[in-house]
Amino acid sequence: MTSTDSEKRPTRQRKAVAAALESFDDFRSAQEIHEILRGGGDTVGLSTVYRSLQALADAGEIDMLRSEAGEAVYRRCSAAHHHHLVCRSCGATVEVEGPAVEKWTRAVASAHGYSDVSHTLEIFGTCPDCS
Amino acid sequence: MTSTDSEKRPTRQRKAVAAALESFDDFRSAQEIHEILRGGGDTVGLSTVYRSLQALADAGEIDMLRSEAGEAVYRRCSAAHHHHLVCRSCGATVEVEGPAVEKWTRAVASAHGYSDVSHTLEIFGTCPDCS
DNA sequence: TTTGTATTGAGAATCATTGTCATGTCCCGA
DNA sequence: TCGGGACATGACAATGATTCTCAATACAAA
Repeated sequence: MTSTDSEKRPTRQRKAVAAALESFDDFRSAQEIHEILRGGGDTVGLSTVYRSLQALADAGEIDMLRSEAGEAVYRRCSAAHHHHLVCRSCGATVEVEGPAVEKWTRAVASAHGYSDVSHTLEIFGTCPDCS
Repeated sequence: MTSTDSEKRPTRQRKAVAAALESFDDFRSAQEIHEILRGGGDTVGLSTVYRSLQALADAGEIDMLRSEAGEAVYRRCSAAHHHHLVCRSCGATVEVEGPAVEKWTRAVASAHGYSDVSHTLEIFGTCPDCS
């Protein structure tokens, strides 16, 4: 087993997608990222954008979550565990940490006998600029 | 102001949807609920199922969340605000409350100037029966 | 260079969800 | 009791994100 075989060929298209992810701070949909690429002169097929984003998300190199409208949105992220405070109007995102929450989820889970615990937590609101 | 005008007519279809929600314990999609109704002999249009579920969710009478596949799934639940501890193996669900978490999310949001705040929090683990 | 394999991308296909609108149903006042 | 009008329904079309298809292409290694 080659184990760490999660590496993919760094094609022009994949590099372009990775680069595009560096150009914004908030969560963007695959279609928006596709637009960014087109606007930047890169020609990358929409299918390829979707595939690249999925690969990156699977590799844990970017964060993927679902907007309240249910569409998948992506963002490059710090490696450490954190959550997001997202503006539901403009998408402005703040990474937040909550040690107390982490502790709480573990406590609740084990109180019910659940093991191997993980959790998802997103906060949505209207940011100062949008209100 | 029409005051507490959030009441809707209790039509046959809406009652049928509400009844169907009593027949299972886990999260089901609108389409699955539509199937349950058909199987039970009730004739309710898919559009109406969607509308009824949305109305119930808006009224806080049922819970709606998105499966990992991104589709909306529904479940009857207690009226109070709560979150879910879900077994990632068998789907067994426990409703949990965390006043401290509620307070924390509000505090974090307002510390960053965000208003009109909501949040999603799900805890996944392996339940005692599955471990 | 050659060959085998992974990758790409344009468009079709899928699938959940929402919109449309003609028809049906119910409430309420006369 | 009757009638008007607002609300509700449902068959179907439309939307929109995502995935699939598959022929053409680019790459790595020999």
